[in-house]
Amino acid sequence: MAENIPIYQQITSYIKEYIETGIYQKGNIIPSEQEFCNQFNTSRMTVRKAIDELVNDGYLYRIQGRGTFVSHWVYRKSLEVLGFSYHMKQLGYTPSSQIISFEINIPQPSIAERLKILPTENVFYLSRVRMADLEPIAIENVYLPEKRFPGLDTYSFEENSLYEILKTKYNAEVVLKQEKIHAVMVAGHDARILFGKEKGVGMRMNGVDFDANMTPVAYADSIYHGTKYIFDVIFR
Amino acid sequence: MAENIPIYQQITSYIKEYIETGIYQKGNIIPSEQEFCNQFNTSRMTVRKAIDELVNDGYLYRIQGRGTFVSHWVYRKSLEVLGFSYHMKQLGYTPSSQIISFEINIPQPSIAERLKILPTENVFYLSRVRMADLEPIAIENVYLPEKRFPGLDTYSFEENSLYEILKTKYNAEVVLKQEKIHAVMVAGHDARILFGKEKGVGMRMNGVDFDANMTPVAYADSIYHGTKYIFDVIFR
DNA sequence: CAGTGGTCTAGACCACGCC
DNA sequence: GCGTGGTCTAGACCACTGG
Repeated sequence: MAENIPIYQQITSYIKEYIETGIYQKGNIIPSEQEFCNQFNTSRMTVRKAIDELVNDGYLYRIQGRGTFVSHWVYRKSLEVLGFSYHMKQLGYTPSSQIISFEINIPQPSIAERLKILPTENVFYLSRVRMADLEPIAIENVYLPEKRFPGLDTYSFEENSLYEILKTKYNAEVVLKQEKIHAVMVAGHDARILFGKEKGVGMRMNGVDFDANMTPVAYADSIYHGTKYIFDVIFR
Repeated sequence: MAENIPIYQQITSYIKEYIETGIYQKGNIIPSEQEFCNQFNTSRMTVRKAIDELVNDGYLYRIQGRGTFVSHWVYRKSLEVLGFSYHMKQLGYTPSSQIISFEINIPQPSIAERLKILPTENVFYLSRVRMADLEPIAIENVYLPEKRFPGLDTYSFEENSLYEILKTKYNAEVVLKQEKIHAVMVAGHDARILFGKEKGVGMRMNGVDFDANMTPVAYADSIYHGTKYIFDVIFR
């Protein structure tokens, strides 16, 4: 029995699994809060905390006086916070990268400011072509503070997920991204890589990644192929 | 005294106001949960519910053992759920619209499906040029089920916010949007409106708006000016 | 009416950060 | 050790939807 996982997390996992396996069907009602209290032998506030979380994440919705229901739309997390590699795998593609450059630099002042470091502190600069099933999908430029990630340059980012390494090796899990997105005309070198010709339409996405303490972890500036990559976003 | 507003909502409003007026500064600690208990003469669970909400919305973050802090970045709600008019006002522009067409149609099957109505049920089709300070920013095409919004065609959408009317007149508040976003080359009629020339780069955004019961309220398909409009999005 | 979710109480013990 | 947030209890009353 001995569980150190909080009860409310056990309940959210339980309900999530039942949704994902289709035991709780889209649009259908799920057991009442009281029933979960009995099943998990816990108090109602604990059950409510579990359900609150799933409502917030968009899995469930409540109607007062009637019950709690499974959301209708196909659930999709904001996959972008989990990085390109994870995202592509979810979509069924094989992600890969081709390193354009990986070096240690003095940052541009605007980038230092976004990373909340001094302009005299070094940053890693990692530039990669991101591919799905060997087709170029995006050009990604990432800047990371050297101080926070000593020895980062000893890893290979051809196959490894940057986010995975930050999380497992440096205990820096990205939980939030603030991004600016707009359409751009891509030309020159970037266009030849992404489109194989001199011009093409792309989407520029640039912003800062934060960890749970709201400390900036990385600044990324990427250009995505306009037609091969479609963002799927949920606004609340 | 007599307040029918829940205590936890009073507390969220209180804290929000203190953040917005700068009394609680970005990155600084706010009073402990116990202090709010005393101040509002309530229990800790109620205070936590209030703070939970603000943490979820990105206003605050907590560090166990230390305290609760105001988020560093400039707070910005997913303004897109509130519609173009509201969004532009927030940014300090004067929004306006020019109606291209407003009619009742049989929907395309794909649109009927997204709105979860029968293909034989009518939809309103509203097409507008959206402007900020009289500059064309986007072309927006919206489809709404006639059954849900009888008499919608009696309103003027030159100045009025569509979302405002849905909310106040039809009790249909949009709380969630699921959108697909990608960059496109705009040409022909649309390009002449947005760019004043034959070609330009734009961002296409199309998706469904849902109310609190997760019932589809509208389907929108819009094209935004690539350089005049920059999406500012927070992913969690 | 009974059953659901919405709000709230007045405590409790634990895990963590800091001094 | 002390104060913070993290989890949890065992009740309570209210507001709403349904039959």
